[in-house]
Amino acid sequence: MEMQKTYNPKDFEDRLYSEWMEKNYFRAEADPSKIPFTIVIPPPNITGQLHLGHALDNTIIDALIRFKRMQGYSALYLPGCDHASIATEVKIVEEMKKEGLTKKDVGREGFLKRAWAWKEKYGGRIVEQMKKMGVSCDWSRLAFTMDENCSRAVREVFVNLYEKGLIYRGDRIINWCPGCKTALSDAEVEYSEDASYFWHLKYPVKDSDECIVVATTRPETMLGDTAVAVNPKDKRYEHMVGKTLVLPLVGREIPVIADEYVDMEFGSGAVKITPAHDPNDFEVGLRHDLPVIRVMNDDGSMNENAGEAYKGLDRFAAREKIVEDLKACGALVKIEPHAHNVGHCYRCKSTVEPIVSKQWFVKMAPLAKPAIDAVARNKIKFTPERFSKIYFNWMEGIKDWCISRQLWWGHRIPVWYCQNCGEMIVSKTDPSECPHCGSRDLKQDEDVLDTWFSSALWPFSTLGYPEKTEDYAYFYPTDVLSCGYDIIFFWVARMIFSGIEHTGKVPFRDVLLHGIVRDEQGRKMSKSLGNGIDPLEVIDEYGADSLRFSLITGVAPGNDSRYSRGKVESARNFMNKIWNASRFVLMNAEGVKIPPMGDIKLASADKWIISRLESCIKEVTLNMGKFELGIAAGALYDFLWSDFCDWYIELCKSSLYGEDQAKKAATLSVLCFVLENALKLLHPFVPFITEEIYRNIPGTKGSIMVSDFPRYNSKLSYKKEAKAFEPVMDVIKCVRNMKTSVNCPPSKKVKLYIAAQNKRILSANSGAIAKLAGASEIEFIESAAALSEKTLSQVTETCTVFVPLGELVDIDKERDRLTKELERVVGEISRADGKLHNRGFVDKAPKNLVDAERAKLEKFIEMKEKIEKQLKNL
RNA sequence: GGGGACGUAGCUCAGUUGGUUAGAGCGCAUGCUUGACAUGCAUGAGGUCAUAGGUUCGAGCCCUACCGCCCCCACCA
Repeated sequence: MEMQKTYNPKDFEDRLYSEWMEKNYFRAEADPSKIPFTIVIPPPNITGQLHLGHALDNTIIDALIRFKRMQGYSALYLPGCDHASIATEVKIVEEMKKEGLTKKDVGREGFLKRAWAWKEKYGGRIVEQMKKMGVSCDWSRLAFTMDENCSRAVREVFVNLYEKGLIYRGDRIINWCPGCKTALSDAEVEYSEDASYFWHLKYPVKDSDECIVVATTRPETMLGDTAVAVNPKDKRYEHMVGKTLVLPLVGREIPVIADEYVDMEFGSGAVKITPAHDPNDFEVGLRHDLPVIRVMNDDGSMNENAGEAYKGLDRFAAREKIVEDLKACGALVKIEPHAHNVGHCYRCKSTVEPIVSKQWFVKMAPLAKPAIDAVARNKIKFTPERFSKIYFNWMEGIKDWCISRQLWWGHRIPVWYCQNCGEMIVSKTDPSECPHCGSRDLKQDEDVLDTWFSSALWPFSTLGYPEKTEDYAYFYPTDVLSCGYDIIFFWVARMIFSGIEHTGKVPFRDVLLHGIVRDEQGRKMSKSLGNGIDPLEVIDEYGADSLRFSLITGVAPGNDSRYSRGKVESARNFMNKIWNASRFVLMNAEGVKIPPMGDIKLASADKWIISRLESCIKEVTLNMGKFELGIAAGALYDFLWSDFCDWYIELCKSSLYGEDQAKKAATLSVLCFVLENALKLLHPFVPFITEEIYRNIPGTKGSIMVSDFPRYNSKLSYKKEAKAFEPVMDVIKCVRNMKTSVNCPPSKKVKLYIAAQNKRILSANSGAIAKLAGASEIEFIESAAALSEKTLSQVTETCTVFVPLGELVDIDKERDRLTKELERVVGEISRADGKLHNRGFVDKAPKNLVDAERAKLEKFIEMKEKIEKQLKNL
């Protein structure tokens, strides 16, 4: 094969992906002879296109899946999308607005038609993007939260929960988004501190000169006040309890009540109670049987209960007018600046209003308990572990989950109301008549379910639940759930309690959380900042492998990371390095009959690289198991670039360019062996380049995707041999160093004298040393005494290397260098000596460490003597 | 109010159960058209591991305190 001089991913990425698809490699079978390994995708919203967060999701998951697949598991990466009820609906409404249309104009049916068209368009686009990333999803199982299976699961679950009494309908205070005109769950509200005010209002006591001062951050809600509460222990207000106040502007008479909820220390110690518009007030209202007066419409405007003066005004306009009016009638005591946490809709950012409303809820306490236990008893493990604490924290304080949404796009609530007798029918299938009165006049609940209600079922609804399908039996429970830590509450926690409740099993054993991909300056990527990065553009410029590698290297689980072009470039450079190293091997291998590794006698350098390879295999495998993908990728980077390219390939050149054909063939055998294994280790991270090269390595068959992942082989670990080889590299480094220190160009050939205890390994590699160090000749001597000419010299752990001084050398410079080196060695000696004179260390530290320290000390003392001799010689 | 991180080279970050002389990438300096690669090669400079104590034979790592920065949750009207 003809390989291009530089790595060009466009030449092969798309081609290889199509081939993988054609050959059906992504397909996971329920094969009883294999062990299943399943990961379901965190389904991207169909609202738009993928961003770098999705790219990270996919890279991590695909790396795990490919790794397991190569290890022989039946590895299923189940892809799909989320209908994203509210988010998508917001988008479609925006889109319609451009055409001058509203939801009302097109009607429910027309709206849903648009929504499905949207899904086709954007869902399809997301699939294409994922393919560009190289992910090995089983596309035959592509799922969607609103497809038939998932919808059936939603109904099954809803009805089961309802029948168990875990779903109920009731009037409660919920978070209302006036922008989206729907209820939200607690999790869907984002709080941010806004500069606001405290308005202190004076409510007069009926038929008296007395009054009570209350403070509020939302003065417009005073129109719905139905009491003022004080603490029962509060002496200041003891006499007021039970009295009647006259609500300013409204004229309604409201009682003064006593309730523990009121904090005597805070403000005036008296609180206006608006049960319809505040969660705490609602509770107080229940305790005291207060009327609930809602003064706001669904769109945030004031309703008829607000009175003629304010009816129809937007809440913020009403606020201003009310403050004006209160001022005018003398009820406004003062205005105080106040930083206040205000809730905003996580989709449209409107200020959320707590409003009393009839909604559907999931009773959380009974579901939370087993979900907490599962993590506490290690049936589910969070990586990093610290997130389990966050999870506990949330689960333990959880409130009932408001699941109904006043939207059209989503799973319609499977509840029907008989228009004849008022019977409520909760059913898995559409009922045709009322079981109570037989009437056929049934009307389905208008609302849809929280989008997260269906995502919570994702690990099993996508596998066939509630049917007992083959897939469900084989692939469920899934193995790893990987996503960003930002959706622990929305998604992970809810999958856990749903899985346990509906399938009787935890939905996955491991939760692997990653951080947020930020921009170069560490800011979150967002539309408003315009700092988002389109993965496709990055892929277009650098290739999918470079993007994948850059996202995964140098990143620890759960930690945020920063995206930068520089990182992708450096990943791309690494790809280029792999490409060229492979090109080198393949070019040299051309036309050569390569013997199997078993048939050749390994040279010392060969054993060294094989040893390095084996420890790399060990490290990669171990770290993949611990989900430390960054460490695994880093180990591969070092192995390939430093060990393989910078050292081994360079060491090989003397035999590759030499006359000995058998030696050349043997070297190529090792080169191919190491390259092949390195590519396999890399494949989970960078699937395309590894596949493209793998096929051209002599002796390989088929696709790397379905090859066996390397296994650590202790017979090939060659620990001793690898250690024995190090002096060769030390000598080379020494000579290079000496040359640089005297500004001698590396290409200048010099004669070397080496005094070594064990010269066998060095002489066996003298060709390589000569080539890599730039030596013209190598002579072994007993000691410096044997030298008649003046030399430059450097001491390594095992030998001393001398280079004739010649006229190149700057003696002062050399003296400085030696003096510095001497200082360092003396420092080491005193450190080691101190350690060894420390009884505690000698007695308590492990023996091998103590011995190592002794050996080190000896070595340093020896080095010191040699350096001193050299200094004298100068 | 409660909880969780982070602070290591100029920048971005690794550092696995405490144990060789604390690492990498980028940047910087110097020198190299060394028959795979300038998307490269070689060599080097650069760190009181935020600060102060403590535990230990031994601390970047464990404990305490403190400073700085960030995030999450809750929310007192």
